Amino acid sequence: MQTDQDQRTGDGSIGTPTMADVGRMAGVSAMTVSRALRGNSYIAKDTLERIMAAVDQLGYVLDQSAGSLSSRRSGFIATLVPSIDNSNFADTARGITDAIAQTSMQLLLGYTNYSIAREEELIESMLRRRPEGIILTGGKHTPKARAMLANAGIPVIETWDIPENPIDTVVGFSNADAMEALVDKLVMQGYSRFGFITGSEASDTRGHQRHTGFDQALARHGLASKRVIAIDAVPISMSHGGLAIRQLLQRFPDTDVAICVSDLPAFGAIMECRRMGIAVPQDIAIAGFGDYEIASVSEPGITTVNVDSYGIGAKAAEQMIAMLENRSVATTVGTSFHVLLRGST
Amino acid sequence: MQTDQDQRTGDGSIGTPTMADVGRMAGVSAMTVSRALRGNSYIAKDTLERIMAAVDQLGYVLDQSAGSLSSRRSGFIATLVPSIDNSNFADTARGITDAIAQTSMQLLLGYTNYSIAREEELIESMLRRRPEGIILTGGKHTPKARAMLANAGIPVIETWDIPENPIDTVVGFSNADAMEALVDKLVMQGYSRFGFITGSEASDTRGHQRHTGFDQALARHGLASKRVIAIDAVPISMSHGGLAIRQLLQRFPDTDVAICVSDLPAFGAIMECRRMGIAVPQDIAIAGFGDYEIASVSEPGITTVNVDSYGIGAKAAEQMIAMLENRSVATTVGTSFHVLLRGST
DNA sequence: CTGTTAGCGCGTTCAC
DNA sequence: GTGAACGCGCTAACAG
Repeated sequence: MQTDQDQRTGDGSIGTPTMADVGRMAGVSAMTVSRALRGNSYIAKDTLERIMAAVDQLGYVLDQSAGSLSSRRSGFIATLVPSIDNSNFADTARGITDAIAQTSMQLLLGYTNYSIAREEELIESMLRRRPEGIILTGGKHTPKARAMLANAGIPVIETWDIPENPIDTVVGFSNADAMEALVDKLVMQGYSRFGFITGSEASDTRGHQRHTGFDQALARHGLASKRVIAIDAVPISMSHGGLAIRQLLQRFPDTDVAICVSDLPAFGAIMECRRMGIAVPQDIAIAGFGDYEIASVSEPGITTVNVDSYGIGAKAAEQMIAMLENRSVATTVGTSFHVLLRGST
Repeated sequence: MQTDQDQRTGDGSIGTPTMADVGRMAGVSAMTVSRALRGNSYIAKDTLERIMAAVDQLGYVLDQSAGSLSSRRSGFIATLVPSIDNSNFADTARGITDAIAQTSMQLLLGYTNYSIAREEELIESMLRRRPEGIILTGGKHTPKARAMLANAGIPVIETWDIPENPIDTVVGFSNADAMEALVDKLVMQGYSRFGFITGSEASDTRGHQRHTGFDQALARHGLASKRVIAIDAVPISMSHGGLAIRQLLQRFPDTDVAICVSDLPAFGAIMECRRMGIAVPQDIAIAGFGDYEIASVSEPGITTVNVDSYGIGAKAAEQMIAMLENRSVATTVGTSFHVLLRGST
C-alpha cells in the first residue's frame, strides 16, 4: 500500500483533494475550477494560471464518477468481444480505442469467452456503468440481453456479422459470403474435393456462418461435401488444427483442399502435415480465414480471407460517435473482405 | 438509435428507472431496494420478492456511478499493458480478469503502445475513474506518472519485471535472469557463436533487460558477442524477424545460434530461413522468448522461455485483492520461468 | 427488518 | 467572467 501522501488542504481536510480544495487555494469557487478544467468557457488568464498552479501543487485529478453523475454522461463506450487473446478481436478493440481516442470517451472492454450467457452477465455489469453506447460482437444474444439493451436506450452496434434481426445498427460483413468467395477462388484453382475444419459452431456463430457459406458455394458448384471435421472446442486453436487434419485425412483421404474456420487451425494443420511428411499444397492444400499475421509470414504463406478486423473496430467507433451526435447513419455499414491466395493452395 | 423504450413510472417520471421508482412500485423505500440488491442485509422474504418483481418489470439496472460516489468505492481495477495484440499481455489481462471475476471488481484496461508518455496520459485518465488499485507493466514510468500514482493513495502493482526502484509492490520475474537461463542451456547444447535479435530497446524495457541478461551470460561463459541486430520497431513482429535474420547472417555469417527477444520474430526468422534454404537448427539454431502458442505448434518447435504470462495476471490480481483487504503481502512476488528446449536448437 | 437524513464531488442552471 | 443553489442516484450512519 502507498505511504500516505494525501494532501492536507488549508482548512484541514484530508484525503484526495476536490475542486473545492483547488478553488480555495486559487481563491475562486469550485465552479470556476470546473470550467477551467474543461476549457470550454472563458476564464480570465490569471485566474486560469492560479487554478492550474493549484492543480499541480495539490496533484488534483478530476473525479469523473462525480462528473458523470451530474452531467449524465459517463464517457464510457462498452465493448464486448468473444476473446481478447485472438488477434482479430484484439485488432477490432484497437480500432475502437484508436478511433475514440480523439473524443474524451473511454473503452470499457469485456470478453465473453464465446458464451452468450457470459455475454448477458457482462452486458448487465457494463450497463451498471451507464455507457453511452455499446458495441457487441455477433448477432446472437439471450432474450434477456436483448431486453436489457433495448431498455438502456443507448446506441447498440453489432459487429463482425450481418445479423438477420439486428438490435440497432450493424458494422460487419457476411461471413457466409466471405467464405463463398474463398471457395470460388479455390474451385477456380482446380480443387474439387473440399474438406472443412471447424470448432464448436453452437458457440462460434461466425464459424457456423462460414460453414454455411462453404456448403452454399459447393452446392453452387455441384460439389457438395460431407468432409467435415468439427473439433469440440471454442475457439479452435493452432494445436486443434493438427488434430483435425489427421482426422480429416484418415476419414476422407481423397480430400484435395482443407478449409479451416480460421488461420490458427490452418497453421496447425500445415505444421502437422510437415511432421507427417505430407506436402502442402502438393499432397493437400490448406486454407484459413482471417488473415492473421502468421498467414503472411508462414512458409508456405496461408491462403486466407482478409476481413479488416481493425477497420471493423474503427468504423464501429465512427458509427458510434455519429449516433451519439444524433447524426443520421446507415443501419448497416458493410466492411470489406478479400481473398488472398498464397502458397498453401 | 434505440426506439424509445424508457419506463414511465407511476408518478409520471420518464427515463431510466431509479431505485426510488423500484421502491415506489414495491411499496418500500429506496434504501430497502439498495439493501435488497446488494444481498448482504436481512430483508423480509415477501419484501424481497416484491422488490425483485419490480426490478424485473421496470428493467431496472443499478447505477454504479452513483453508488461509487456514495460508497467511495469504484469497483474498478485499472490495468495498463504495452499492447493488447500481443498474446503474452492478453494472457496477463485474462489472468487478472479471471481472478477478479469472483469479486465484484471490474477491469479498466488500457494499452500504452510501449510508450511511457502514453502511459502517463492513460494513468491520468484511469485515475479520474478512481480505481481502487492499478496494475502496470514494467518499472519504467515518467516522473509525473510516479507522482500521480503516489498521490492517488491506492495499491500499485508493477508486473512483468523486477524494478530496481518499485513504486509499491511487484509481481514478476527478472527478464535478465530468464535470458541467462536460456543462454546457459544453449551453451550446454554446444553453441558458442551467439547472435541477438531485438527491437527498439529504448521503448521495450523488458527487451533491454533480456539483452542485458544475454550479455551477462555470455561474459560468464567467456563468449562475449557483438552479433546484435536491433530493428527499429516496437514491438518487433514476426516479419521483422525475417528481416533481422537476413541482416544477422549477412553481417555475422559465423553465428551458430540466434536468440530473438520474443517468439514472434523467432518464428519469422525460422520461416525466412526456410525460404532461403537454410536449415534450422543444422545451419543455424534459433531461439525465442515467451512461449507463445506458435512456439510449440511450429515445426520445428521453437526453443523458448515460458514466463507464465497468465499466472502473472492471476497472481497480480490476488496480490491486489490482498492489498485492498489490508492483508499483509510480500513486497515482491516472483513468478516462475523455465527454459523449453525444442527442435529449433 | 426498514426508514430518514445527509452527503459523495461534480455539472447544470440561473443570477449578477 | 464568476458564483450560489441545487440535484444527479446512490449508500453510510443512525434510528427505531
